[in-house]
Formats: sequence, C-alpha cells, structure tokens
Amino acid sequence: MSFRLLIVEDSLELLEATGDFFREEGAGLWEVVTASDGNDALAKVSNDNFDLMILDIMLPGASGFDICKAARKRSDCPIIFVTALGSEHNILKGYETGCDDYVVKPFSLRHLYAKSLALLKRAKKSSDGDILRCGTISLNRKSMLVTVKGSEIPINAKEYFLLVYLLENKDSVLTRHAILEHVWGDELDVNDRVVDNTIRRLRKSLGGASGQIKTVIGRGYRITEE
Amino acid sequence: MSFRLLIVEDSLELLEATGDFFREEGAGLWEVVTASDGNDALAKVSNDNFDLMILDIMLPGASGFDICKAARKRSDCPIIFVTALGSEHNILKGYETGCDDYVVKPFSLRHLYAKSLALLKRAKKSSDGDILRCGTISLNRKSMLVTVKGSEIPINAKEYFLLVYLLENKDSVLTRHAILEHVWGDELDVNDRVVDNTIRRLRKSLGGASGQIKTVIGRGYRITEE
DNA sequence: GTTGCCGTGACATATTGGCGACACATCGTG
DNA sequence: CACGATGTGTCGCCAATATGTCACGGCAAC
Repeated sequence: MSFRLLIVEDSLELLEATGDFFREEGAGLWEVVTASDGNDALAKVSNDNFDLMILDIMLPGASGFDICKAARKRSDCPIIFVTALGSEHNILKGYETGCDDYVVKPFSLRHLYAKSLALLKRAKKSSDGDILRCGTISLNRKSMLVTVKGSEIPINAKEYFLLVYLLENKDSVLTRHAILEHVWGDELDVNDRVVDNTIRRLRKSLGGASGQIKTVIGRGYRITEE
Repeated sequence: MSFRLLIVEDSLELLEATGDFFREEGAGLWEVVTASDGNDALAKVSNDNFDLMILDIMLPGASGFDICKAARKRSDCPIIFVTALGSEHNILKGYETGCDDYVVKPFSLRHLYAKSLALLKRAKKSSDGDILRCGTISLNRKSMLVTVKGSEIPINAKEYFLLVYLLENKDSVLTRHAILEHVWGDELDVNDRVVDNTIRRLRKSLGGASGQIKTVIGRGYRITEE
C-alpha cells in the first residue's frame, strides 16, 4: 500500500531533495509526483488523486494558494504549504484557503516528514477507497482478496460482503437488522440466525484476527482495530 | 456545540492570554480548561474528555511528553505542543509521542488558533460528532461505547438505551412513564419498577459517575453535569 | 404512626448468541 | 448425468447473560 504525494516547488534542488527524502525514509510508502510550476501542478491536481500535497506558494504560473483552492474543490487530502513567505498575513491566508499546515523555509526535512505522517494518520480514514484496513485485516475491493497479517486467506462470498460492511463501518455497532438489509438485501425470508452463523464462519476464516469482531450483546456486531 | 480545550502551560501569563484568545475569538465555540503543572494536567486528562489539547513540554511535575502519552492511551484528540524546546530532536520526539503539531515559542496566537481549527476540522471528520457528553460520562452512538472519566465501562442494552434517553434530555426530568415509552416501547406488560431497577443497574455500571443521575421524587429521573 | 416513594438484594425467567450438525442448492468435472 | 466439493440457510441445544419481578426496608412528609 502506498500513498500518493504531490510536491510542488520551483527550486529544482529542493524539489528533488524533498522527494528523495520521502522516498528513502518511507521505503516504498510514498509514490512521489512532482511539479515545478503552477500550471503543471494545477493540471496534476485536477487529473489525479493524492493523499498528501506539499505546496510552495510562490511559483511560476499559478500560485500555491490557487492550487490549494483548486484541490479543495475536489479533494479533502491534507495540504501543507512550504514557503519563504512567513508573514502572519500569509500564514493566515494559507489557513483560510483550507490548508492543514504551514511551514516556513528554511525547514527541516525530517520535521516536515514527521508532520506529514501525523497529518496522513489523521486523514487516512477518508483517503483510501479500494483498500479497507483494520488492525491486521486488509481487504482489497478490486481483487476481493482478504489478508490477515499480510497473508491471504480464503473467504466465502457472504462472509466477504459481511466483512466489507463491517469494515466500512469500523467501530460502529451494526444491528442484525442492518446487517441483514445490507448483506442479504432482498432475500426476504431469512432467519436471524444466519447473521450469527456467518459471523461465526467469518471469525473462523479470519483465524488470528477473529477477535477483532466484537459481539455487542443485545445490539449487534462491531469490528475494531484490535 | 462547543469544543473542550485543554491548555497546559506553566507561565500563568501565557496560559491566561491563550485561554482568553480562544474564548474571545471563538465566541463560545470553546470551553477552555487549564492546568499549570504536569500532575494537575495528568489528572485532568484522565478524568475528562477533550477535543483538543495544547501542551507545554517543560512543566513542574510531569512533562508535556508524559501528558501526551497518557492522553493517547485513551483519546485520539488532536494534540499540539507549544514550547521553547525547538531543537530537531525534541520536535521529532514530540511527533513520536503522537502529537499532531509542534509550535516553537515565541509564536503567534492567531497562527496557533488557525492551526487548531484546521486540526479540529480534520479530527472531527474522521471521528464523529455522534458523542453525547455529560460531566464525566461520554457516550458514542456509533460504537455504542460508554466511558466514565475516559475509561470504557461495560453496559447492558437496556441500560444503554436508558442512558441515551437521559443524555438526550440532559437536565430534564423524565417521568417513569416517558422512560417506559421510549426505552421499552411496545413491550406492554412491564412493571413500573423495571425503571427503578434499570436505573439502579445503570448507576452501578456508571460507578463514580452514578451521582449524576438524580432521583426527582414523585416525578422521575434526571441526568446532570454533576 | 402512617403513607407514599424509592433503593436494594435476591431470585426466576427470558433472551441472546455460540456452536455443531444437517439439508439443500449450486457448480464444475469426468 | 452422476458425482463430490463447496457454500449457505436452518435447526436445536446450551451456557451465559440480561432482565423482569418481588419482598423488604429506609426515609421523608404529614
């Protein structure tokens, strides 16, 4: 699993240094995309999805503020301004355009990296669409494969869709009724106990991660990080 | 809706200035709690719930790092360090303990305020506004978990729904009849005393917070901030 | 004292969910 | 088509737990 990072910076030297730092430090965690002028950045922002953006403000072409505004129209990903413009006025303007943080040059790459991780952690819930994760369980909606602690496990259709529904609502208690509606849909005449049983089978399939599915007596089921 | 903010800072002057700034700027958005030494802060962190924390690091008693670690054990709320310790080593240590941001003194209050809003916005998105709070009791409608002084307590279904009804009508007296209708609904033939008993069991489950449920003789029950 | 009103402990019962077993359907295969 | 493998719904049993009921007693108001 990797995160897509966009770095926009007109100093090519800094651009490269930052990109390298993320690539090396993250060891594959980051897929880095760069742009060195505003218009290029605008194009990338509107044609791609990122999990994090690091933007300079003073750029040839569109400014970092413009890019931030454009990005906010269709994405909620964390945005960090990195710029020499350290006046309070500019900083506040940055926050007004919807950024998450504002770093004034010169700055420490390590510091920026730590900040990025902290922000990413916070934003993560809304970021990855194709992969649902929770604790040691990971589910890929495209391949419909489920892994526990990194190794793939076999799983049946009903169990799979039940797991998807649980993961989509991590930490929330789902009543039997809600589960029946979502997973069984229109197959009307089913007995309540199919939920129990499918939960049981799902737990079995999950092996070591079975404990992540909690029974909330009298209310339903819930999946948690541990 | 207001957010609970904890500020920990041993310079009383700065403590007051920061608190005032948030109160005035937010116009009621913030409910500010302060502490000026580490142990006081630790106590507050473990007996209360906050939506945001601003922590100094060098404090009499426990350090800001200690407070952050303690807080992270039971809360995911945004934490900002505000400190004179601007060395890279300290900054990274801050991020390691799980903070969201690190501001080096001297700093602009307006800047800190903008940062706080940005973080809060992000944190609210991933958690949920679905929390009912009253005094030290906190109830999450999604996970159906109840915490008292920050630690989770086990609670039965009936007690849970009764508590929800009480919290939804904080400070209002609810008659037995009203409680029966809302919590027991159509289960017709129940004895009045089930309410008493469920209240009793709920009080038991609430432990230290049991006193928040008041008996209003001849009329019913009521839940209050203390 | 008497009378409501409520808290409490104990008890009986109902409900709940886990489980194994089984029946049936589906499907690929030879 | 027969066959077995597999997936899935259903049933009944059991232990754990949740919950309704009851009888008793304290307590305050009158």
